[in-house]
Amino acid sequence: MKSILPSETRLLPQPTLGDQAYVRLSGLLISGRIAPGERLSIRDLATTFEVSMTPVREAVSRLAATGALEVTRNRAATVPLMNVQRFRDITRVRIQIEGFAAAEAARLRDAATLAEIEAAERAFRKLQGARPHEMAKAVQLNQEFHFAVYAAATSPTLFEIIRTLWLQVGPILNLDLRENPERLEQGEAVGCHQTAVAAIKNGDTDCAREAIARDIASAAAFIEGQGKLSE
Amino acid sequence: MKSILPSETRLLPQPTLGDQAYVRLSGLLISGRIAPGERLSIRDLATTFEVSMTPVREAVSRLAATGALEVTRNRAATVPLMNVQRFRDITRVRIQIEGFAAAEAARLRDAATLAEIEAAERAFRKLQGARPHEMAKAVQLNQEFHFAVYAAATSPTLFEIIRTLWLQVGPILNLDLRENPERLEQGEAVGCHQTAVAAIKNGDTDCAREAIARDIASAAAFIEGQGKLSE
DNA sequence: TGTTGTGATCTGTGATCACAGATATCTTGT
DNA sequence: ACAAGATATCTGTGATCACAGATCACAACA
Repeated sequence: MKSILPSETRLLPQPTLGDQAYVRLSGLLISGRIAPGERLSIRDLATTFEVSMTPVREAVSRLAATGALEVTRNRAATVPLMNVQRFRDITRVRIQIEGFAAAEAARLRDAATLAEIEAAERAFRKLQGARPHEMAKAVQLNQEFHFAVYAAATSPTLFEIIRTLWLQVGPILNLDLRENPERLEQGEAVGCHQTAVAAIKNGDTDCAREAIARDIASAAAFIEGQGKLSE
Repeated sequence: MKSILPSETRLLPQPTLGDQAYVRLSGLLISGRIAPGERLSIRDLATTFEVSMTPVREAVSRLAATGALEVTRNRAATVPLMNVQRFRDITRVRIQIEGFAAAEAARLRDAATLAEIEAAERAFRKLQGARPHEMAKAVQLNQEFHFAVYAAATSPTLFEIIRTLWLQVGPILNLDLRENPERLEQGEAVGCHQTAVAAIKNGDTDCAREAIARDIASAAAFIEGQGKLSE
């Protein structure tokens, strides 16, 4: 299982409180536990995390630097609202970049990473038709499959860029997916994943890119159809 | 002229001291004024910028979050050393992403942005064969040309990703370019730029992508040839 | 009833202090 | 002369405080 957290937080012997706050906040964001538009008070987070404001401030500023949070002119940090325009922009870039990562994964794959990808795919497929209360698990497994593929591209730079993108769309993607478990039952995601795995195994770069692109595009289309985006 | 600074710093009525410190530090990094491996003391920067440690800490943590700085285990922040492996990784990703941005610029161009791009190209071309002491200006104009193109892709997401990449590769690129003004005289960069401008004007997406990719690749090859990368 | 003004409260920002660990410098031993 | 240990200095980290601006709640007026 691949973690989507930055390598530094994994490697540091003693993660600072700032790192820990960053990890916890990232988790809340990427799993859609904090809704877009919601205001986060540094003081409240500090009391929740049982640390002082300082580490939380560092975590917030790091997340704001990558666009995962927004600091309004002089009032609390907020989870950025996702309007249709911004959502389409990010989706367009995601298709290009994550598609490239999938193609690189197909080009550079080896036995070990391929095994990890296949395991992640199987785990996700098992949850097809899952009960609503298992959606959180499905969200996590979907994420793990995607990042297993992206890790196979063996490019720290690319991986970090994709992680940043997911941090931005996570709130929308997962919030909506949890409220609409029926999308998973249609098997669109599972089908794309299986196609991608086969393509990576065969070293078919174009097919791998297409499969991931279709997965992203169909999920995005579903989200847009829900009409929950602002403006 | 397009600024490569994040939009928030431009829009904020009263940029905070943290923002100002971020801008100043970014400038030092992207212009190659701070050499890779160099250690930055938060306290020293604070006295230099005539502020307290707090805003500098925020700036450093923001830059560290995007990989432009590195925080060692428990000692001063450093400009990340650029070894060959990392340099090639970033270059591979840059060719893909900045190439895509150039293609999008060719697809979506309009009269106003095209005029900006052409102006930036002319300004850079004028400095061909510049004297060594003008290299700083050449570095800046090259940067402005590239970001004029990337701005024409009209994708804030893409623009921010590219800005982050430049922040990482800037120290090496510009440090080396300033010490080797002869590369500019060969006209490789100018040629690529002119090809790119023509392609964008004609709406030839593939040609625009190729031109930018060649520009990046040839500059990277030159840097690697200098043998100044670590390890 | 609707609007406006005014004070209370909450916000992020920035400065300062205490602290522990790493590093550098000097001293002491052989 | 050189290595080893002790001390002094410098480092980032985190907590706390002061402050100004934004927001909210409520009351007074129209």
